[in-house]
Amino acid sequence: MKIVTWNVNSLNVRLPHVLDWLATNKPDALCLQETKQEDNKFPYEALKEAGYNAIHSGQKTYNGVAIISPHTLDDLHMGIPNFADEQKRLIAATINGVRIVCVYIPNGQAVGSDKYAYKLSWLQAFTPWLRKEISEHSKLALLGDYNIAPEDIDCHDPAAWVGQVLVSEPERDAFKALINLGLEDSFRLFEKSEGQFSWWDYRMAGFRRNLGMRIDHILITPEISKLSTTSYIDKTPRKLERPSDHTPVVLEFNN
DNA sequence: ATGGCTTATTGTATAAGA
Repeated sequence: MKIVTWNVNSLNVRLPHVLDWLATNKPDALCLQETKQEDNKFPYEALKEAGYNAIHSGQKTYNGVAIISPHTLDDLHMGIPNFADEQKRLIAATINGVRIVCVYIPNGQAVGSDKYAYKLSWLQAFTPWLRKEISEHSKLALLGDYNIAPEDIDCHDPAAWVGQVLVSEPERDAFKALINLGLEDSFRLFEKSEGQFSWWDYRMAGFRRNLGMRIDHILITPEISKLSTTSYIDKTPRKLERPSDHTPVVLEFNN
């Protein structure tokens, strides 16, 4: 089974890239973030013609998450229960017995800002819900744009970023709290080196100079970990005309 | 030098991303 996370930064703009990527890579589950469109604009038809089912939870301008799969999507879930939130950041479904949870964790803007407080409170509410999901699904994968670089090697210049948003201690503690639910950072099961990033700023020729961050992740339960065969970041779409600033992160396992 | 680019908005400058 091949599962993928990709923040597309507007599906309206990026649909051609997504369709090309699907045709070439044939994933079993593709999780998207920042679709930036309401559900009635979501391209269900174009995906169906390409052989894919999809579920979407979106809104105008901001946020929006989707799961795309050639298989049946069961037991759909959207949003964090008992957490009042207008922002569309969580969607989940079961595919071939694997619980697929797709998240767009808040960016946080700047340490100390209202958006930063929202990010931490979102994670505070999300984590116990995920604990319950894990207790009900031994095969679970949490895919998405976490907006957290968990270790210094996941940042192109850790010295310059000390204490900043995406790497601050409370954010990394929240990431560790997810790990402490029994999850593993699947990419690091296979790739230990530095300089491995999933996002590069559009400015400053960030991609060409590899000034990036690894903030898109696939955390998995041990039941998936022991079946995993490879994980990699596919930089191909980042090299296209008008790319998203993020690029797909892939995990493959025997299921 | 705290910018640089890209997206969306009943736009023509602003907000947000990370």
